[in-house]
Amino acid sequence: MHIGGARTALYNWLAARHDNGSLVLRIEDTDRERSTEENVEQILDALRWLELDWDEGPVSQASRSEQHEAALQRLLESGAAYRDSATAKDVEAWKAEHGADCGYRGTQVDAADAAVRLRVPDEGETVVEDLIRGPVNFPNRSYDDFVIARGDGSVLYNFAVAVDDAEMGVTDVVRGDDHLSNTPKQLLVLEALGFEAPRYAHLPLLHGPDGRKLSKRHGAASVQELREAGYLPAAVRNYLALLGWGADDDATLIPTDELVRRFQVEDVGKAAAIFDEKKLRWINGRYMRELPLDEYLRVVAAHLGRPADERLRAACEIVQEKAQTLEEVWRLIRFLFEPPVEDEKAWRKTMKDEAPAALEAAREALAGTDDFDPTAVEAALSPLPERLGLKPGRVYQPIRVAISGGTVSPGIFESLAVLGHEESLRRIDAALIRLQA
RNA sequence: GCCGCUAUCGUCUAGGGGACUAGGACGCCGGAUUCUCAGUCCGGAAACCGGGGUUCGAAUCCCCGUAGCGGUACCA
Repeated sequence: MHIGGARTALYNWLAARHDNGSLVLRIEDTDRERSTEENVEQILDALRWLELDWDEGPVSQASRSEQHEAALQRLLESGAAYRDSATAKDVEAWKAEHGADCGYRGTQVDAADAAVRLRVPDEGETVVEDLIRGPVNFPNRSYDDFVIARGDGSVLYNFAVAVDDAEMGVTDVVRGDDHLSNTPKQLLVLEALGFEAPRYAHLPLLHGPDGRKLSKRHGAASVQELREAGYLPAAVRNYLALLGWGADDDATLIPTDELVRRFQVEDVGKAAAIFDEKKLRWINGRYMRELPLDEYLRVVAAHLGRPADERLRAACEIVQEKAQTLEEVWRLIRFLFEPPVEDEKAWRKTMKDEAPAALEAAREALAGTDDFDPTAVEAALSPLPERLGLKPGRVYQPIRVAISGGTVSPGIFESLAVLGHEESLRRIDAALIRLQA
């Protein structure tokens, strides 16, 4: 599911919850690249992850074909629609003759296999009373008598959604801006059928950092990718809500229940927004830090596909203050579960001069420690800088590189404690051997 | 081409005629803290697209430009 679609779903959900369920809304995600069934599965999956619960999920058009057929017959019988065998070329020719701002008007034919077009008036305007934009006027004259059903009888989108909305009793349609110019067509269908129109709210579109349509090359573009990147659903909800909508008191961190309380579609902005992952990262980091340790352990274990054992719990405890995403958690604690991946640059930079002496001293101090909790480790190591006449960093960094392979890790005392007595000594020994070579 | 939408720091936004010396957040830069990174705390740079109106007064209202975006299918 595209991130833009996810935001639309979120706004729908917030609006419905804000109104205590008195609104009936419909999820609509128009991803042109995918087939409908695959799309629906994917959407449901994304919505589940985002924890946006709906009584009924997206309804596929196929399941409503009877209503469509009935509505179509009605229009044909009343003369509001007619069969016309004009091709795209014919329409083009008609416009060349009548002017580019003139919509196509066809003539009725008898052929049963001709497409069905809806009659659009020449005069007047169709007005979309948009909750976000106010009234938007579209001259009827500029719209073609558009096709509502193919020659084979299957119906087209603008006809189908209009009928669906009416039949399902949809009261509010909250969807992307790309549907604004389609709305008059749906209004025209509704009017011809004598149905009442729902309220519409057209959301500004979401763009990538370059201002163009959001796509894969901008990093995450789908909910699935957000999930893989290690973001928390609650953080994603918070961030997405802020894309196009701002709380009046400038709040940035807004938990979902508060979002429900404060969000109103009317307050959504009109301008397109750009999806900026940096802010999402920051928000996500805040949510991650506020998680109780048990919960933190649970989500980390689930994301990594590892058992939530004591070691992972200990690792979580020392990394929680640092990581902004679940993926970053693994980058920071990986060395506690697997042999260190040696970063050559880190070695060159750190493992020189007094590093061997510092490591020797550290090894000795640690070897003589019975307890191996952070406090004991710190007690063993903290006298070293002064004794060796070195700045603390000159002592601790080599140890860090020795046990983790790189220059970045959680606190050194905590890291050693989680690694354990034996393994810590083993890694320091290995580093010393390598330094001698 | 035609129809339509939009325009405040790099980004998300607040602000809807005087409260604007244009506020907040992310990011960025600097400082403090620390064993690294991150975090935290302080501080800083950074915006009303352009031009005309209306008005005593315009970021705010109107018009024109410009730019971006969307629609314009027997697609959804």
